[in-house]
Amino acid sequence: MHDIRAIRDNPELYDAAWSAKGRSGVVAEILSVDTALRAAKTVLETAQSQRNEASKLIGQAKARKDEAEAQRLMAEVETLKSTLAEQTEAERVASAALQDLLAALPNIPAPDVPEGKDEHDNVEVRRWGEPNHVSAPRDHVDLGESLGMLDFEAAARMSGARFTVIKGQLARLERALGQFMLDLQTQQNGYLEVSPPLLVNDAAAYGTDKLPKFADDLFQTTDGRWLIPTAEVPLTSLVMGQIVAEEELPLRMTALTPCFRSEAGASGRDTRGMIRQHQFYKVELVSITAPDQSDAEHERMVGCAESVLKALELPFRTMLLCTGDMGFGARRTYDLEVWIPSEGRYREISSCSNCGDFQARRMDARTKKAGEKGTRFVHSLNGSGLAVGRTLVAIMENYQDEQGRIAIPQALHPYLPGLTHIGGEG
RNA sequence: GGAGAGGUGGCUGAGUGGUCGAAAGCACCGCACUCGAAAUGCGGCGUACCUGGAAGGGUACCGUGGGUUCGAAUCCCACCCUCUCCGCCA
Repeated sequence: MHDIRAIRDNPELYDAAWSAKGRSGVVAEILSVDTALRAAKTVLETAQSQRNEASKLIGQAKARKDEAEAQRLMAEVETLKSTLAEQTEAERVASAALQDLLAALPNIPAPDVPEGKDEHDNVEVRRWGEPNHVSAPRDHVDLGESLGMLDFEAAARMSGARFTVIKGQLARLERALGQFMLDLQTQQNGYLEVSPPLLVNDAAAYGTDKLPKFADDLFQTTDGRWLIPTAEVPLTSLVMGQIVAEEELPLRMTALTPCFRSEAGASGRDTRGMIRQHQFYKVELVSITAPDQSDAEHERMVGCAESVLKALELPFRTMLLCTGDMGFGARRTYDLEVWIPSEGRYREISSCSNCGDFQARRMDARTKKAGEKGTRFVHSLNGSGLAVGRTLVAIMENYQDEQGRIAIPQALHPYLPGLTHIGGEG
């Protein structure tokens, strides 16, 4: 959600950003609706004021049994009725129009975000680890099916495309990965573990900018709730409608949850394997900060996500997304991309975004400094730390050997006692 | 799922049609008293928006959304949530 005052004050800035996203002219439209809204409001409030005044006098007249005066005043109010009705309607229409316009417009990129059209214009910030160029690497589907531990056909029979059945040691590895990531984020990086609802209402989905624009990307229950596409939704919604004392900030929260995505716009993309699924586990990181702290928190969060890949010794690079590749709610986004040997390229495994006050405005999440008057909207950040399914893919492919076995990364050994390889004798 | 009770300001809690944005207490802030503090006394103390250069003026908000009325925290309807009892259930 956008601050209408900021748009009034800096129309050129917003116009430039939205024109780049193909919405030129929308600022003029907003401003004109805003003008109409305020005009209606002024007239309406004047009429309401007159009505209130008369009503007060009616009460007084009745109290002293002056029925004639009361009747005269009631007739007077009667003449206001049409104005009241008209302006109420005008106000409602303009307000809804403004709301609809603002709710459907993406966040404004931070000034330091590189201009660009798509992922080709993203900027590599740093790189960690060396891709080990295994000769003729097998992909995770091949490996998993050979091991008898990935079964896409069984999944398709019971659920359809974009689902996976994981079995045996591989299922255990997936479970261990989730535990490992959660422990890392809570014990080393200071995040509070949360076990949130996986079904949320409209308000939570709207507040985290999944609605109204992206309803098609979500699964909805028959009673009108939404399956979470990421734990960002319930974690960030923890502050929905709240005023948090500034001394309590930043809030750092993490959760390991399933994520459900319809992948409506992705038909044909990544159809093989478990890179793009309707359901996957993810450890999510969410920070709620004071307005002036979010940039520093963003850098910290990226580091927390990177720490998982470093611990697992998976080669990756950190990308700063360009304006054209950023999501709806973000001011700035870093993607972490892990090396996938079978594809010979890096693929997204984490996305860390600073949303500024964009989500906070939508969900009315504010902060107050002790002793100071007034409140400010908090800033919200979210990032993956990491996507478990894709991490499983990365481990399978990066840790494979010539026999089709998969070595267990050192960091996971405490979570998998007695297991050094998958597909070995163990 | 059935029966009942209830949702009021940061908290507790009064308020069943008019002068109620809302008593009182607690908490908090300022001042006085004090060497300082406690206690006490006095004053202040919600949010959002519109309008105005400002001072100020105004509107809305008592779970949410409708309705009745000149006027709604108060009456009516629907929904949401909480609590108690019963049933069911991992």
